[in-house]
Amino acid sequence: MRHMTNLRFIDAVAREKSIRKAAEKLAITSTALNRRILQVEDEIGQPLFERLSSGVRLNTAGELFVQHVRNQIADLARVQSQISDLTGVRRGHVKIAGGADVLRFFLPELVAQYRSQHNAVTFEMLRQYGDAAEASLLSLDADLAFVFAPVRTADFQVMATARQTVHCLMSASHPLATKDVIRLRDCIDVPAILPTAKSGVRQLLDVGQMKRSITMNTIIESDSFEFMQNYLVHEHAISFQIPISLEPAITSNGAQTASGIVARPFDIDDVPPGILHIGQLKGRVLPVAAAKFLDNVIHLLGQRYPDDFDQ
Amino acid sequence: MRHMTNLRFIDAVAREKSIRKAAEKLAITSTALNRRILQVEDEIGQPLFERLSSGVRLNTAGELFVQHVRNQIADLARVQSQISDLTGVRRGHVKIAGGADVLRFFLPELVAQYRSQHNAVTFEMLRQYGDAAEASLLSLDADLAFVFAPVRTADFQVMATARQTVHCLMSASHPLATKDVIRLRDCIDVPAILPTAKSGVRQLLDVGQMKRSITMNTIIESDSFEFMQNYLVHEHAISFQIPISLEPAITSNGAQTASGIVARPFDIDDVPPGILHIGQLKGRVLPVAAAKFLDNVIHLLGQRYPDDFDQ
DNA sequence: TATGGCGATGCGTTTTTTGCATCACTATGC
DNA sequence: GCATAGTGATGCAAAAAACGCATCGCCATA
Repeated sequence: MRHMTNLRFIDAVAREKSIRKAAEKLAITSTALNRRILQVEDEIGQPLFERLSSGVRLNTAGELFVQHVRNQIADLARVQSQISDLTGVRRGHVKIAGGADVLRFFLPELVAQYRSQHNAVTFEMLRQYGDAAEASLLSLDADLAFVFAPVRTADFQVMATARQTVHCLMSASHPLATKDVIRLRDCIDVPAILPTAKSGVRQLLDVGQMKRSITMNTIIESDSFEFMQNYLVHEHAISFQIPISLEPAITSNGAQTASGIVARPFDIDDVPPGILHIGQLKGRVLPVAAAKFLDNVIHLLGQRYPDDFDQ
Repeated sequence: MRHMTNLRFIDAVAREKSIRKAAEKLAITSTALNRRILQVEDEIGQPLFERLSSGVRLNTAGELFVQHVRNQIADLARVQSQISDLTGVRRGHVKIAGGADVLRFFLPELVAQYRSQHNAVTFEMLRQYGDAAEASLLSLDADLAFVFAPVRTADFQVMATARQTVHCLMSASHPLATKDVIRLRDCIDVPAILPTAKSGVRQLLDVGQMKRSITMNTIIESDSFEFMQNYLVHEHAISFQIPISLEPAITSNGAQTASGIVARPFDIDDVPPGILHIGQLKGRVLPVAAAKFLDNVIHLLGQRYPDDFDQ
């Protein structure tokens, strides 16, 4: 949209904190970009950027203005989406922020299913944990966020939640695999592979360890579920995940993956279940595509975790 | 603001329902305007206007888009207002819709007081009753509205209310002037001058007449308070107003205007008091100037009608 | 059937935007 | 301490976009 050019340019400069860098990304010369910025500042009546020797930085007025610009951009997208929806063609672009857990199996399945019905809709998946995901909602870089413990409740509108019991992963031949429910004390001295501190699962494990005064024998920390799960094939260690990040069938008792990995739930008195929150920016009207996608998310969660689901 | 030109143009065409007429108002040629519209429609990917032989009309997509445009324009005004506010200069433009009652003494006083402190703020006063005033909020032609009975409660956010007892106006020499409180039956056969059907006072009077099965002797209907009040000098008739539309001192017992008009309250069992609602569009963040003005409105109402005021 | 009002369009002119070269300034490093 | 590499600002000519005029085709109304 032509009339948005100046606004998009300002947004870009604010992100890059440099006119020349932004100009490069926008594929124009820095002088053209510079002059557009000067023009807008002239229209506003005062500067939006501080000029530093290393680039530019938003001043207070700029902060206000850029937030407005991002709202405009997002709202235009929403309107375009609604207009496209009138013609029956569901177009649009959905931006989702979530941890590696939901990005693993849950969202791929869901997005594929959605796109099979509406192939004119495109997606953008951001791998971000809690804080960062919420910040993306605020800066309108994301339409929906999957987070475990929302912090900015004033801006975060919870649209659905799903309770996720932490599971213990191990080789089917591991001694613990005989148990139906794992107690935290069973894990003492067992080599453990823990997710990074930012992840939701790790925070739940830490709560449990604190509560029971147990320290697990951490041999590896990683932010790759792939690594953690595949490592179990080689050493009799344990790893931890929540159902949503596991291959759909694995949680049922007796089931195991092709490489012989099984999952057993923790006793919820030891490790509290995590509440996965699906939310959007409070008060925002989502583009049609994002809203419909959210409907699908809620539907699938309700179907897959009927007991642990809340809307 | 340069980047808004296309949007303002579309808004203008939507209002005028004619490209040529809008072009004239905007002081450009119809061909330039026409081409800008075509360009925007091209960018959107589908027409926003239906072409009629008598001009143009918004289609569904256009309705959506124009609402978005108006939001943009209003939000830009808000941001500019906030930015100006950073420098200490309170600039801005406040648009108010209300009936003739509030426009008479109350708002002139309030606006003058506000402007004496912030003379860079300009005002726009729209004389509109109930429905129309609410519609102006919705189309963002007004920031604040004064209405008696809000209809669209989903969009109308009440910021304050003031209870207004209907008063009876008459010459000081009128027989009814001896009473402290007027009953509706006192008014039978007395020549009465009523406000137009749209006004809040009239609706309250109609409720009272219905309840008591009394029909007043209506000799004149008018939408001019000036006319109604000044007529009383010449004939021993009665007219009706609420305190907010009366010269501030007149409601106290014994007081009268320079031309010898007095006001006496109706018995509230006969004619119910009207609740004046001051409101804004629900969910909207008002420009700084409008928000501050609203504070003043609330303050003055609370001071002048301490018992009948609610926030 | 004539007329007047409407939006659309081709074309030459005017205005705006762009890119290049360059300036002035400031950190950083040798 | 001076060279260097990075930043945003600016004068000027070329390119692009917007504009106004004249005109077309369409439709409702007289």
